[in-house]
Amino acid sequence: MATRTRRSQRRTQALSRERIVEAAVELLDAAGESGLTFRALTERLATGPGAVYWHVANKDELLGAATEGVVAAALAADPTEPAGSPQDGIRAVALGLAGAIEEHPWLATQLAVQLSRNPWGTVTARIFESIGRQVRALGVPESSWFTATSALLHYILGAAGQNAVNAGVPGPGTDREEFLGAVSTAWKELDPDDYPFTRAVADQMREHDDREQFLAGIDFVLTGITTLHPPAGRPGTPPASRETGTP
Amino acid sequence: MATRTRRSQRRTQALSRERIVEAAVELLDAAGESGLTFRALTERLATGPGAVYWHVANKDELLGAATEGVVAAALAADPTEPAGSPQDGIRAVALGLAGAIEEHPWLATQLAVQLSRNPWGTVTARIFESIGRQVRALGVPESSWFTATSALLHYILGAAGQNAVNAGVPGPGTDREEFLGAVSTAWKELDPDDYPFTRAVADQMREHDDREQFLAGIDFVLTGITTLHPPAGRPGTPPASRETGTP
DNA sequence: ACCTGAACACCGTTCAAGT
DNA sequence: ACCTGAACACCGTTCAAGT
Repeated sequence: MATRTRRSQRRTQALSRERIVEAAVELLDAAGESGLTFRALTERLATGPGAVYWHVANKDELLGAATEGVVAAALAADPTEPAGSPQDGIRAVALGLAGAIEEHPWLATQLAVQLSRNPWGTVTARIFESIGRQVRALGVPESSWFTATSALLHYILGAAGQNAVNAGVPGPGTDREEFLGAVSTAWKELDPDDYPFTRAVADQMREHDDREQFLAGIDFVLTGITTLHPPAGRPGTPPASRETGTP
Repeated sequence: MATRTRRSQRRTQALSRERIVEAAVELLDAAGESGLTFRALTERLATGPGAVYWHVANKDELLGAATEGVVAAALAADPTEPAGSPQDGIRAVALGLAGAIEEHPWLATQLAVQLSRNPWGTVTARIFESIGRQVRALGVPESSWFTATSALLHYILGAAGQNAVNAGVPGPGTDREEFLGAVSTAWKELDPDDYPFTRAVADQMREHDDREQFLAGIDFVLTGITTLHPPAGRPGTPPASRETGTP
């Protein structure tokens, strides 16, 4: 969509790093990871590869910039909700990321790649900061800030990464139900000796709701954090649970 | 290492899918993701691309098979420890995977890729089963098995994925300390308005121990699970915490 | 059934040359 | 300073031909 300057038409907008990254995101959204090539990119930008290389070091940097741009947009979103509990704040960050992955399915893989390649880069820092502020608001003692925030970060990224593809399907959920049904059936046909547990939860797997699962996991981590590292200032304060933290 | 049949020497071992996957793992270990090409693979196997394609559909399948093989080996390991608490069992599974990633750094990215591409494939099932058995042993009510196991799976994969690279460095830790020091310094130079929290934990980040962090996160999830879903059979049983679960 | 290896289409990247 | 575009080295994959 948007203003698409097709080939043969001379470029009207000056080339810039931002414009290049924007085009890269569009290509990724439209055709997935394999859709981003320098040939497709230069055609869309009506230029040559040398021009792109003037603004961007290589394809890895381009993918990193695309990832960071999309993550930054996802975390900067919704100034609608003013405050709410810290627990809700963390859920909002997590759901914001999950939403970004739903809009840009390539983000799941790319987030993982960026993370394992550059574990403490700018992408991580952005997410870390968003979660950390809520951890601080939670009253976690300062000495546990890094530990608690890291745990939340890891859970969110792990869960978001896996739930990406099933969420990517359109429609009201028919495709998704079919998919989960197929997996569930496959699980029931696993070797009873090797996979007794997986077979036993095949039905739960079919019926599960991604979003609910995602939030349940966050509640586990939050409960663990507030139980093992209760607020220091107010000694009598009980650990906050899902029930008390949600409106 | 191992028996390396170099080029010009005719193949002595018959070609098979297993032999191909084994060679792929060797190439990945030696030179990383970019080291696995069909040209390097066919040279090492003293054959042509057509022969490889007879046993394997394409490169994606080859990478998937390599990932699954390494994961299976990691989870099948150590029959030395007989039992221990379920908590220790989960820690063993998690540390086993972390160890595999340390031995095969490409596994971190590849695990994420496999997971986001094929969320409920055989690789996931293997890990899921290993964790799930411990969850069952934990006394979690059956209706919560899938939720609890998924949460652990996601945390472990997210954490293992990120900690891969720093763990990849050799030596007694000097390189690693230098790396963490550099990141810590970079964090302190972030914009005070945009990154107050990240700046505040820069020192904790420098001093943190990967393994300790990893286990602390598992304890959060375990505590959350046993708190929110206590064993059904024995109503009075208190939730197991790290202290009681570790010898 | 299993393997050979030349050939194909395509990719990321470079660089001398232009403005 | 910024852009052009031909050229290069390399990649995954195919397929007619062999055994």
